[in-house]
Amino acid sequence: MPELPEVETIVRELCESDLIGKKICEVKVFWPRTIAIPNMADFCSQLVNQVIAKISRRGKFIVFTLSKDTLLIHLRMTGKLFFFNKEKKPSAHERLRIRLDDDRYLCYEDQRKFGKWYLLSNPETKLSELGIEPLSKVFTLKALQQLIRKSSQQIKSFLLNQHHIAGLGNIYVDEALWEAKIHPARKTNSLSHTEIVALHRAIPNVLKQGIAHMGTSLGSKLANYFSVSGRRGGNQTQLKVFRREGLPCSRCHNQMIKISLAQRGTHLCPNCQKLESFP
DNA sequence: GTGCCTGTTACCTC
DNA sequence: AGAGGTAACAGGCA
Repeated sequence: MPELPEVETIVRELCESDLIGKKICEVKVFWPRTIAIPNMADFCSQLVNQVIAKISRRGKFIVFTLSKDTLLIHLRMTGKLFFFNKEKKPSAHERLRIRLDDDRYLCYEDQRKFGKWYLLSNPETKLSELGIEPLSKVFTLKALQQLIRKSSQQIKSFLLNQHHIAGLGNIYVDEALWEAKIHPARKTNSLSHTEIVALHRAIPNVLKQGIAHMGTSLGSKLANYFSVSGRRGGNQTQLKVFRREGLPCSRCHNQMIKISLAQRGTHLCPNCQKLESFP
């Protein structure tokens, strides 16, 4: 669920939440497997008394730089962070809770329990696995060309792989490929220069649009994305292809379709996105 | 109730 | 190397 634009929105809200300089007083874990590293007891004892110095994002990770260690949070499908001011019973899906020295609670809910928290003395042990930040200046055309040249995967699988580019998920990959007019099953090594140029533009475009609309919230159910403040994103109304099968393509008016690729629902316009290379 | 679907990732086998 | 399957999970939906 949360891809780069959603995580970025969450991080921005956390940054506006007056957390810098606040101390962690208490940690309660309701679902121990939320903690990836280290074990639960060490995680709790090491976290207590650390002060929040900085909050940032790398790929889909939320990065809390603390006085001693770094806390990484990956929300996977259904992880959510929010605050409340009074101690209360944990909700059905609350997995973890942190009490701060201003008596606020930072709570973590995760319906499907896939999210993971890491407390690391050196965050690079985890973050170095990630590929290029697609919104940073190192995401150059040349960098993308080099990555693509090294691979012969289907472009959709390639883009979903966080080791190449960090932060894209199913929604924004489908959107970027639609914008670049590339069929998701195309092999990376078959892409023309023109197509790589188009993709290099499309990726930041769809991500920036997602951030501008504060993320994509599909449906209204529990599992859907909302930010720290409980606000839903607005990007779902801007999507051009994701979950729009059967609807006319906004570019060519042909009917868009949904196929299965890399075990993921994959949406495309069969007229704009052909399997043959575009010169 | 049954079976299939879902926005992520890691790991396995072929 | 890379495609495909499965698993971790819970709930929505037909």
